[in-house]
Amino acid sequence: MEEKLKQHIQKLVPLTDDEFVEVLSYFSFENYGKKDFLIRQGEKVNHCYFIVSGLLKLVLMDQDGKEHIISFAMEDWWESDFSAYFMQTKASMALQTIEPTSVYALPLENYHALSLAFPKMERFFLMKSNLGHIASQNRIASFLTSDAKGRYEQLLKTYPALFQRVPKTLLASYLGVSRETLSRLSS
Amino acid sequence: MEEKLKQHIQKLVPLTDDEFVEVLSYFSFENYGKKDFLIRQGEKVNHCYFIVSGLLKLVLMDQDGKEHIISFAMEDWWESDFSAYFMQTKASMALQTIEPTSVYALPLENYHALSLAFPKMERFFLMKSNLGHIASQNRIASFLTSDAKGRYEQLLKTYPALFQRVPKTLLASYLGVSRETLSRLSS
DNA sequence: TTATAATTGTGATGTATGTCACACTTCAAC
DNA sequence: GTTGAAGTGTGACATACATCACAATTATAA
Repeated sequence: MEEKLKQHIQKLVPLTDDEFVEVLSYFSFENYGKKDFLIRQGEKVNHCYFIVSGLLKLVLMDQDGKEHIISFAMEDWWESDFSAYFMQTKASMALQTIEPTSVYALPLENYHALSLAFPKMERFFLMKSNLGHIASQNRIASFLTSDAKGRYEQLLKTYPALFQRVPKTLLASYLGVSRETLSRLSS
Repeated sequence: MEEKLKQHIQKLVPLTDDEFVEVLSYFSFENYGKKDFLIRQGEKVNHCYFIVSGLLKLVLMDQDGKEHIISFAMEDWWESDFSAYFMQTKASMALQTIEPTSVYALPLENYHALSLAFPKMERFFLMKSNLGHIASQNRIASFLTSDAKGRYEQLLKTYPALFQRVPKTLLASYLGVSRETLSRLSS
């Protein structure tokens, strides 16, 4: 499973085997079952996560107790409540598994230490952050330019596998439509 | 006007006067009038911009020729089509002034050179990127959790000045509602 | 100033989507 | 297997919002 992280990093910055062994030592490997919480709304956020396998949701609960999915997180993705992680505040969102999941967890202290020890890792994180920012802007664009049907079709095209892996209720919550409307869109 | 950029950077990373003078040499200062384009959809994106004064919009045009505002950009903000800038692809969005605007422009080569010469500037850009990512996620959250009225009120609370500075049509395009609906919300 | 364009408000009407209700199926635990 | 929970589809109805139309006001430029 180390290979996964290694190859993921090497896609963006070169890294010798020895370097990677040391980089890896900043992380801890963790396993989670189904419906486990990696982050709970309101609690402190100590880690960001690289997902080796599995599937998670980053969810925001509103005042009415309704869940809204900010993002799904799958293999090869980095996820956390980054605002709470970097600013050391309480989580405004929860990060919860949908399927059993394995991750490499990086505490904030180690994030900083790693960036100091390996400038190329800082560059790596910068590129990842940029890509995340861009992905979020695309999602904003989809809300502005498309109606429910359009967003549904985009999602279907981009992540067809999701429709097998997760209940429609969650897809609806991600798309920002009701379960019933989603059901009608797909029929 | 150099002071503006200096203080902005110093908020996140320490910088001596001498260092700043050298950092500044990577930028070029530019002035724009009203409705000028800094980036045109479909063209190459050579710079990202630090906005000293003025106001701009980052806009996406859809197939029907309708404009959608991904973001306003004001004093002390960094803006560009970051996807096109970093990946050296054609712009998918336009960046256009709403008011006369002064910026410091940073070509991509200089961005890389600056990051190499000043590791603290790379750290600065990383923090900025993180903050941008977080801001975008908040915007996504507002689409998921709020209706037009809720988003309108949030915007009014966060940027009351905007309601004086820009035509309602643009605010509507940012909020993702029609001009008419926005007009009804505010009365 | 005068003319022209840009901006704004508001009514009438259509449509997309939400909400509530209920039945049916699939899945998980014991 | 049996049982309860979770997931799904669909009708009836309510509502938020878009669209079209038009008038009135306010900027902008010649």
